[in-house]
Amino acid sequence: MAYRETVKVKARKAATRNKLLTSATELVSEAGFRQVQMSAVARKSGVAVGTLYKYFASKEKLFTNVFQMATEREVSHVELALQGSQSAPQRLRNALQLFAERALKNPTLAWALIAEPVDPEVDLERLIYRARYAQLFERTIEQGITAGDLPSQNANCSSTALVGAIAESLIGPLAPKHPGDNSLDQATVINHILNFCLQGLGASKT
Amino acid sequence: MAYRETVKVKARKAATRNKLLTSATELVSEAGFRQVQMSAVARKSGVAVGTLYKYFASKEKLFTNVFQMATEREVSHVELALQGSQSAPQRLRNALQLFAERALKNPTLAWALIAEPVDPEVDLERLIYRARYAQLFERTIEQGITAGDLPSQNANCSSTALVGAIAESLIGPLAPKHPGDNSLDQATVINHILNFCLQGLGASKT
DNA sequence: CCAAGCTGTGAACTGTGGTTCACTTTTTTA
DNA sequence: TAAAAAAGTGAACCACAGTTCACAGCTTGG
Repeated sequence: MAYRETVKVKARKAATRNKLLTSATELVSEAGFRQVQMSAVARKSGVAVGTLYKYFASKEKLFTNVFQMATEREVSHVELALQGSQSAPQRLRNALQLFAERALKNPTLAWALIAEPVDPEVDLERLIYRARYAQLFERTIEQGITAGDLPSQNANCSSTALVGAIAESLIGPLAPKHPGDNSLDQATVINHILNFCLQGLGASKT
Repeated sequence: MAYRETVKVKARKAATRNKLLTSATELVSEAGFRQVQMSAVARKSGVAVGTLYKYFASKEKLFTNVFQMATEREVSHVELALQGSQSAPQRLRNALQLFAERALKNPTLAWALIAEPVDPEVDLERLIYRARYAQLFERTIEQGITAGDLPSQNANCSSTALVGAIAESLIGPLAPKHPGDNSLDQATVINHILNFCLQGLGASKT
């Protein structure tokens, strides 16, 4: 026996792996999954292409990981915003606002996570991601119904519609592409969308 | 002078061109723009690839035309539904219902037109398509405001949110992929979405 | 029927970008 | 320090799909 992975090497490998994931995420944030080449990820990370393939067996595998990481961050933020002691409609408003603000701060990433078409393996991750969002909103809507703050409704349908309305408004083709494109500022647009969504749920004015 | 295009040839060429567009549209309806190969379009139309290129200079040009055709059909249907003597909210409900039903009848095409990422040239067409939809809904919303059937609001934001809520619910990743997937039937889902949208606009129950 | 000029053909070409692999360098242990 | 084994390298490979082009087959007007 002449070689066995040592702690130092293990740490370095973990750092490299991390660097690769970070670089990839940054590139995705700039241009979306489709535009990012394996060679670019390697270059940006300061390693050779072959090395990248020592860490991730394929582009799909790499991007599945990127997707999971980015997803985890977004969902946990929203999850946090949905907790608290306020009324369900108020918490929903907070969470949706956070969702919207984060999407606007990083529109390409938001688009990549929500709407960009990706390979089947990555797409499976998206389904999980969506389902988690839907569940979070759904549960809160149901709490609102139970508390009498929202009228009875199919919470699943409603939560999907919520996400759709926001996503389309913020990152769809009609969304202002560059700040200043549109005469309305971001805060106003977000506010309008939130009103639409809350009213759509049947919440009385908050 | 020994050759000049005659009426008969002109008609045949028009028929071929039409066949190519129809085949392409059918293929797009099955799998979306990205999956469709030029060779498949040619094969389905019963001509050689070279012939296809005599009619359309590039894939982008062909698909721009396909997009325009499909688009035209959809928009004109919605436009029709928005006309009439009923109240604005009622007309919106009719139009949105039509939109939803058509999307469900041909979900892949709907996805291709609304959400699938395409080449820049085709994407420009989508922007035009979106703008037309937005304008149609917008105008009706404004009529509703004027008539006092809808509260004052930014009609542009609202119309975008409308389309987003419906699109997401019907063709997004969380939408029931295959009939029977979900416990709710189509009509129920559509009805729920429409209620959400109309309420979102602030319409009193119709 | 013939020449001119068009339309139709599909095998071959090409650019792109993911993936591989023979090789070099580094790390570890005896 | 040497052998063993892993990590790192990047030029070459390959598959795929859009595009081209030299040629065959029709149409037309004389």
